[in-house]
Amino acid sequence: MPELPEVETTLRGISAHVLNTPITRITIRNPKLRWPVPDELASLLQQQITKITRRAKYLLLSTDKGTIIIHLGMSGSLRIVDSGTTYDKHDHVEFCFANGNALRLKDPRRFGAVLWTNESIDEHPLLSHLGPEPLSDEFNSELLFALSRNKTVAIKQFIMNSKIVVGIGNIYANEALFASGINPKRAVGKISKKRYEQLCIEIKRILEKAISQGGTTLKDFVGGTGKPGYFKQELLVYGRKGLPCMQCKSPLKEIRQGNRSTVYCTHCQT
DNA sequence: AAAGACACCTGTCCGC
DNA sequence: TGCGGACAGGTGTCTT
Repeated sequence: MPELPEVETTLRGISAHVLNTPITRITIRNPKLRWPVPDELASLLQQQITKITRRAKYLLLSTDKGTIIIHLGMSGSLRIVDSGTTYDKHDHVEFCFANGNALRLKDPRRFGAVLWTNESIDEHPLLSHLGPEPLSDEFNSELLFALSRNKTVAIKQFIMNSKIVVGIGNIYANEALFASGINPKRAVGKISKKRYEQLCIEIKRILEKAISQGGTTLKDFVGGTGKPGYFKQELLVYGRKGLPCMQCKSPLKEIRQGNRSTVYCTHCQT
């Protein structure tokens, strides 16, 4: 589920419900996530979450005694429920708060993670080698152009590489390349500055649009039944293999790159 | 050094 | 309707 817009939407949806209220209980129902959920989380009892930020797709919940790092993996979601609400089969970790709210991580595939660190967050091994945020000014065509000279890697894998830029998952890589008219297989060293300018514009535009739409379903993060918003109706290539291109009507092609599906238009993307 | 394969896990969908 | 197999929004790590 979670691409960057959903992680950002999650951050916005949960913040008000868990900030500045003491953590009264931490329940680890299943510690077997991507990495074992550390027992040291217990040191956060009675601490308050003072701020929540996001770096790439990691959510960072700050307290005076360290930071909780949460990643949603492929199938994870965070939800606010009343403390005491019946658990779902896949609710693995729960933080209860003095205000009566509980923050629950549900993750059927368990590719997600809940970690804790005491140290400077930028020095954490998972975060220290990450490229810039896609919505920051630091992510721009000059950067992509400079990093791509004399390289042969395919553009799709390049923009999905978190050392180059973070937060661009499979859906938005496909969509941004279609919007930019760039063939996903094109070698990065053979892409002009001009085309990188367009690509950066489209990446930012699409991510921002998705975030703004996610924002319309914030209420769904509270309570038991809602699902995070999705934007299937906005997607022009992802999941549309064989269907007509929205621009030229020729059937979209699917290939695999780095074990991920790529859908594109052989006419419009060159 | 860089590219590719693989690992982690459950749920869902498709074809027979 | 049932069943096996492919595949899924991520990403760190191991192998070429």
